[in-house]
Amino acid sequence: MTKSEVDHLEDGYRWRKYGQKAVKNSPYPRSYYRCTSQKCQVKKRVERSYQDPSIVITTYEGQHNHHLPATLRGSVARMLNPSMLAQPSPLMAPQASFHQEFIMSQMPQFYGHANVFANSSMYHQNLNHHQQMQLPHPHHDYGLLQDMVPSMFNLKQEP
DNA sequence: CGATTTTGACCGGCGC
DNA sequence: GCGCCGGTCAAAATCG
Repeated sequence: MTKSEVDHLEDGYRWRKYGQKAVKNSPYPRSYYRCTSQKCQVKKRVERSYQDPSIVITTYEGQHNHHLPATLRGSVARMLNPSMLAQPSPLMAPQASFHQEFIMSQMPQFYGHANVFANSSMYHQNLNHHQQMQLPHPHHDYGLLQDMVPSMFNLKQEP
């Protein structure tokens, strides 16, 4: 879940939209995206929280099998701290390295808003096909994440 | 002019 | 079966 006023969050990958449906019980639509790499079939859906129009819920499905395109180097890659990639967090399942990639993809970056993570136990560990995640209790995990990436939220946009 | 978005049609699963 | 619901397709429109 990301607090943002803009619908289309830049996460470092390129996406092609392939559908949009109205969400029941919500005035906001849900959009379906696919990763634009032919090799990579990662999908994501983006919808807006129904009573908090300032919150965007992004759900990723699958794992990328290619590196981020160099296109957005100046914005996204710049704020990624290599040290957080090097040391696995206790929050993370040890073997699930791409979860960190997921975290990276959720960075608020130039939007400069707060970001909410949930702890990794909610992730289904079936790496075979589907990768689904939900946020059962967003409250507790916040501070842990801030400890893990202390400087993230102060990071500001480039000159 | 190719890549992407838009948008209604289409499809499979599920409950009745 | 039928209709709803969530997800995808694909043709047309639009973008760069």
